[in-house]
Amino acid sequence: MHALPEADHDEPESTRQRLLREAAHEFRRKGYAGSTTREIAAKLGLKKASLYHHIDKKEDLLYEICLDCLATIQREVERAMYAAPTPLERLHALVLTHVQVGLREQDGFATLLLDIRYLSDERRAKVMQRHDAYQALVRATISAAQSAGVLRQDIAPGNLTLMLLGLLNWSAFWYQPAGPLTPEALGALFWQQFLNGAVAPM
Amino acid sequence: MHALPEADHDEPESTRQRLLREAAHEFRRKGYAGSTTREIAAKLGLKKASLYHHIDKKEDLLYEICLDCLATIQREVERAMYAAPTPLERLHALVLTHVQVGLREQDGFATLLLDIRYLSDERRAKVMQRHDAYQALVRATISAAQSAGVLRQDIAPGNLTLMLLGLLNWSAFWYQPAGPLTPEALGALFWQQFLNGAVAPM
DNA sequence: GTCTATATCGCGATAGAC
DNA sequence: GTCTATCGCGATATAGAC
Repeated sequence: MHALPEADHDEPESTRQRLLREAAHEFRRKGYAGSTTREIAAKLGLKKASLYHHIDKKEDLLYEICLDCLATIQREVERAMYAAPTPLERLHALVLTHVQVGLREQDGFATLLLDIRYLSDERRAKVMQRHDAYQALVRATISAAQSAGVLRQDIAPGNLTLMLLGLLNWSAFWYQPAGPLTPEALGALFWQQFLNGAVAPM
Repeated sequence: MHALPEADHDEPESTRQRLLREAAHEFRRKGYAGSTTREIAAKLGLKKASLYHHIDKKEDLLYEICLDCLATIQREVERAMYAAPTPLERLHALVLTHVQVGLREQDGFATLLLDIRYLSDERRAKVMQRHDAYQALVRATISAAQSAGVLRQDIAPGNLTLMLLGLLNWSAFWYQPAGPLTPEALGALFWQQFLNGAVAPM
């Protein structure tokens, strides 16, 4: 289906990787259904027919973008959490890494969030399954922090999860790399807001 | 362009209103570009050609859904805020009303957030202008609460605005009316979280 | 691995009767 | 205000040479 990424040597990017990258860029700007294989091919300096040497169908691009993006976030978040010793620090690592990866892969991430509805039923279910698995990780991390007594327990962990993901994911829609905020600064802001809220300290 | 809504007598819904309602429903599920005039017409018990008695182009549907939705939210939020005497209560009214209207008009609201990119440049600019005007209202309300000393002042009002809107708007994507949470309960949850955060009380 | 040329199809939109 | 019939276009995808 899609090969494991080769170890990151400094090999030149494969045509397939460039294809996925340009497609994600195009999808975020114009939407999956509003993007044409012509334009994507043109971005690579190819004619549209040449794409079909690398993929079977246009939908393959969307499917692999979604799966790749989820896999990358999950992998990097898990790795960051692994190094954190306490439940609160694990959640902190999750928040910072989620924002950092989500904005580094902003095209793919926004495409995942916006265009999942254009996948076939079968593929959409597959992507949702991975998404739910990741969301379960977030929820378990929040739940552990509640059990440790560092997060309030009067809000169900599932609800805290949805609110946290809203806070974090929304940035994929409006964030502009040229703006004043780095992903790191934004992650710090989200963490501050999620934990302590907006009320004035007394 | 689009007539003012007639006063809400108990008149039967006009074909035009049904059309906008069904179109928004279809757009949320399948996306604007993934929805066909055929299917929308079929939902109304019409043939596709009959739609063109009510609109000029398919895009008109998207445009009016977006404008209607923004106008409704702005109108209802302003009305709710008008009755609130303090800056904090004004922000509270904004949050509760935004959530309530956003979920009552969930199809249109999700369409606005997801499918604005499919509008022509000119119309997208018009919708963005109205969106920015509403966002300015949110920001001014937050800023006033900061000046009154009830919200923390170490986070710029623009950043608090983006975080609040992420928290609120995300619900348009996952909220299910059949679920356990009413819009009112969800609004209360968001308010609690936005103000006080998730940290355990000491 | 990329090209030219083409097949095929479904879409939005129109014409004109009723 | 809705219908039947049809147009015309641009999209994905394929065939086969290079």
